[in-house]
Amino acid sequence: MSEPVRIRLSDVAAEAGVSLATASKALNGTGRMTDQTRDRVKQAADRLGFRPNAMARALIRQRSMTVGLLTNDSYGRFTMPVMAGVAAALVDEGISVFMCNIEDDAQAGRLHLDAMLDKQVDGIILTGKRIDTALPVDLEGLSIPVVHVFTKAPPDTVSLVSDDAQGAGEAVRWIAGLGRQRLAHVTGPADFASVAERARAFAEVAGPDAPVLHGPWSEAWGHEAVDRLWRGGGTVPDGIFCGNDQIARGVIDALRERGVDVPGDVSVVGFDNWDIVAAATRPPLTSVDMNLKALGREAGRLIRALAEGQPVAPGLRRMPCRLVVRRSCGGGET
Amino acid sequence: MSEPVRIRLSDVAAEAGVSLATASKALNGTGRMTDQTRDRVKQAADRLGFRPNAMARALIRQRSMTVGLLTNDSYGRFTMPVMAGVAAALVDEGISVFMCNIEDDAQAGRLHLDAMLDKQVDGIILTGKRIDTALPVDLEGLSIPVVHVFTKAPPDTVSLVSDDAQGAGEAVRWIAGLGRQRLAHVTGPADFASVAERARAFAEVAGPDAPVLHGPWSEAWGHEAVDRLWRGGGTVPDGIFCGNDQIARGVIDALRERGVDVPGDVSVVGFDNWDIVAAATRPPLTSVDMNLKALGREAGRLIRALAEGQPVAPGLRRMPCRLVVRRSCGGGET
DNA sequence: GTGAAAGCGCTAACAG
DNA sequence: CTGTTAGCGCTTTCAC
Repeated sequence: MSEPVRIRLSDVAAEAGVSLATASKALNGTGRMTDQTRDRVKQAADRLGFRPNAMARALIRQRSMTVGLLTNDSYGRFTMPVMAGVAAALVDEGISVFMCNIEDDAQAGRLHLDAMLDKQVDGIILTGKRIDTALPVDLEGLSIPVVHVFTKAPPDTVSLVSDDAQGAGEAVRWIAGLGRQRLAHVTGPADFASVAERARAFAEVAGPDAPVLHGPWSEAWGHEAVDRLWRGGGTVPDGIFCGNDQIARGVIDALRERGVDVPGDVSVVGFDNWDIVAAATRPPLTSVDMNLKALGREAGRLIRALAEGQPVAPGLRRMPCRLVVRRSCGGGET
Repeated sequence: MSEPVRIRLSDVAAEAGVSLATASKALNGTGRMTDQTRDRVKQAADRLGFRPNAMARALIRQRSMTVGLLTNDSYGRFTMPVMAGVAAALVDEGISVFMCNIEDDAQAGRLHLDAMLDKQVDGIILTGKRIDTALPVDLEGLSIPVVHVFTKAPPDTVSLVSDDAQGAGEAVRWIAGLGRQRLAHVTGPADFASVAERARAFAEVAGPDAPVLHGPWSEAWGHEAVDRLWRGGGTVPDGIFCGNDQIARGVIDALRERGVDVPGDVSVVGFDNWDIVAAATRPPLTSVDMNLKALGREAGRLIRALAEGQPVAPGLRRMPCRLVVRRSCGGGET
């Protein structure tokens, strides 16, 4: 119905009976003038429903109040929470985030990155799905700050990952604290950096002789690993720490099929706290949560600081994980 | 290393030995000039690595070449593919997409929407996770186009959903085509619009007396439904069409636990084709794919057409689903 | 064919 | 304390 006319600052100035410059200063809290004048302008702005044109402002300030988020995690398992955190950390400053999924396509990466750079983004956040491979984007000679989240980053760049070792440590100590003595670790492929980190933390608590089984990140592998562990017929584990929730689910299903009670006979803990999996296992899965949204918030904070020219120490930041206790390991609740 | 100086059009003009105006026209293919001049400018631009400042251009053209995507699907199950489609459809035009997840928080909605409007987005795409509830954002009096995807839309707006009836129909006809005679439908809560659509399509093929069981969207419900169907001891189904993949997984697990062979004794089909679930069921699940990326591409196409002032008929558009055949219903391959 | 000049909506000196 | 003026980087009439 209503004519969708965009109110300009000049309209506000006219309405308040002041000059453009005064109106600008009044609204931005800069300059000096009587409180009365300032209020009058503000009220005029409210009355008219004035919203400053961010584009024009950006042109002058040389800051667009936008950041770009590139990811190769087409699934969104990691990216959605991270980006929620980023957006939450930045919206209060009036910063919006461009997002796009470039899969692992270097050409798409170039294309989307260029589009964002043309839009004068104040910074770029790169998000991935594993910490030991990089996105196929060339950031050479970029004049804006970059923050890496959950992806491989060149040295001396600002980057953020979750603390695999700490998270794994908490999980394994929790199982051990339940009185479990014969621990095993069923995890993903050995060439994943996080797998190594988690395995190291496992060995530190469980001892160097505790079995560590590597395989794919799948439920099927969880099944097979249980078969292997139980096949020998010798001593079997009473606590299994899994490299991710899908493996954990496979492990739990396989144990149930063997008549082994979880958590009665064996405690099982997963990693990722992927609610869709963790809630569907029987019993519900105790798992390590990587606090991805917090990671995102921190990424947002950092990119803003960098964009504002504040000093930020380069290097890898490890953000703490937390254990979410459900019924699969006993001793817990929920 | 290299001074990160942004090349301006004036630099290009100087390099090519022409005026600002000519340089602009040369690069945009507008105006009239000798091909020689045009080439000279283009080469100068290339040489210098000129990238036009989208902000300045937008200020004049009154088009920012950006669109905003708001979602309440924090999980990203629907939104990630949709937004991949949107971005893919628009990147070639140099359009980037702002994205944010507002959960179901009206205040966050207002905040993020305002931030995007301030940035002069050329259009808004709203994405949800079910077609019968709306996002908590007020779009009254907006002067830019809006496209609704997978969410409830007011009448006479442009909106896009997947064709539940068609998808369900294909699935059920497929099962029937395999020779299955006693079909059952295990699905989600009756108050979901898509549940009703799918159930209607099911009844059309399977007959009005074929059982339809409603429950939560969970694996546990799939289990329970099988218990109910088999408890009577009378005639049991030989084909089960499930309302989503999680239910289907529960159904398949429950059948296996009862010693019922899938697909030997019973064919099972899911809905969503959520690869993470469909691939993990034993056997892998035949499921209806909603073509969400295509939905996103179409949304991108529509929002662009609208932004360019092209006529677009308002109303609901149903995009076709397709059946992805795996082993859970027999007769198929993979 | 090419260029000078006006201006998109706003901010920031600098005068008054 | 307030207003005039000069741009931000680009496009686009309109003269030459």
